[in-house]
Amino acid sequence: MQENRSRRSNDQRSEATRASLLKAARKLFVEKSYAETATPEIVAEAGVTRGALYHHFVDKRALLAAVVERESQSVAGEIERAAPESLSPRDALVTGGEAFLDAMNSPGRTRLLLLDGPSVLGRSIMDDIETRHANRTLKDGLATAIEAGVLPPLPLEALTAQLAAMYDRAALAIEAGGSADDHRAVLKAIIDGLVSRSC
Amino acid sequence: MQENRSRRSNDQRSEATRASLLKAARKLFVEKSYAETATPEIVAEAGVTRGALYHHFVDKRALLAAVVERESQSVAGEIERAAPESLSPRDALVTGGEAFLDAMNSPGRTRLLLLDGPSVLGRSIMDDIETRHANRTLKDGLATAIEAGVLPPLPLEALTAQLAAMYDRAALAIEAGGSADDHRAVLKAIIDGLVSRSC
DNA sequence: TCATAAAACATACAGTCTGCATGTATTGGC
DNA sequence: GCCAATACATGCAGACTGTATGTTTTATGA
Repeated sequence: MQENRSRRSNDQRSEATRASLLKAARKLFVEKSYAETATPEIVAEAGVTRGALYHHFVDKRALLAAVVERESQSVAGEIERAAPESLSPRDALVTGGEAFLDAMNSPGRTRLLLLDGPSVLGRSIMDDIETRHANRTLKDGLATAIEAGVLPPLPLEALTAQLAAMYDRAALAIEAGGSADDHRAVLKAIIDGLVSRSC
Repeated sequence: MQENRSRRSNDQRSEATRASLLKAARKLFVEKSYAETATPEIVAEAGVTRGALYHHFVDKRALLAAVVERESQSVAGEIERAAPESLSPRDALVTGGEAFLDAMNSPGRTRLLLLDGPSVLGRSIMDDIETRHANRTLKDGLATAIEAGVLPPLPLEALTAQLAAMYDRAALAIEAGGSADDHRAVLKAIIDGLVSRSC
């Protein structure tokens, strides 16, 4: 029965400890923030030693980057699943936005993606990560909407960044106890305001 | 000539070292971020010892909070100076927004107010600080605009938070090399979209 | 299949940092 | 001018990060 551990390929070993480290790190980063989580805690939770951590990740920040990357990927997946290509451009935007707020409701995501990520990794790295995942779906949706004439021809990068920022803040505010209805109403009003301007 | 230092009241002493610590901390927090700035560096820059620091501030975070508070106050002051009461509600909003972007262009403010502040102090404390200063001017402007019928009657808290988030992200993006014109255009389009909806 | 190389880890250590406890000097009040 | 209080300085304990070095497990080729 110990065969599983006593005889594995290097790839299997690596993958198992990497996964264990990511899981433990995510849990603690979410519970106590990145800064207040020490590497000895992480490896204890993961059941390995600090040697393994620094073998797989160049430093603690790289571990956070890996956690954030995976989280952003999960969020993007949930959004794409909720807002398929078949929808109209406008409905895809609205539905995608709802899906984003739902996804960010999952505990810890706001801290990872909106607080510690930007502060520790910097906006530049966060932009890279988000462009690979969650923000890509928004940007594509906006581009489609502009081409379809549903939105006025605004600069795509800036429009994506600012709408994303609104959704980010809404997610933070809702988690902090703000009214989800209020925030959704404002988001809807702003999108409708843009849409009506294109007529 | 040494009279200035050899014979001062306690209030003067305290105020001088507090100011010196705040100035040094701001400089280093901006240059290297909060996390990478050590208290020995700060006190060396300020010309005092760590004893003085921990006499005036309960811990390193409290020092950051004081720096952030002062910075937010400065930003609010610049905005209010640029967008006086005499303007029409809509012009006050637009002008105030421009003034905000200009103010945030001052080096380090994005890092202090938009990155390290939220991450280290938390959204809750940051909201308290911003409500006392910069965000108050925006909220007042929005309330006035809604009362005047220039904006539709949206929930004030949520509207303020989300518009502030947009301006925040615009400031970050511009500092990161993004096109200021693009971001201003998007901001203007979104505000105009809201205004036109109220007709 | 055996020896050697190369991963994948484990352990030990050096340097640094934070917060506190204790000590000293300067100022305020009577 | 003396005592208290405030302002600051110094020294110390505990903890943490990253690295260097040691050990074990897997891969490889003859």
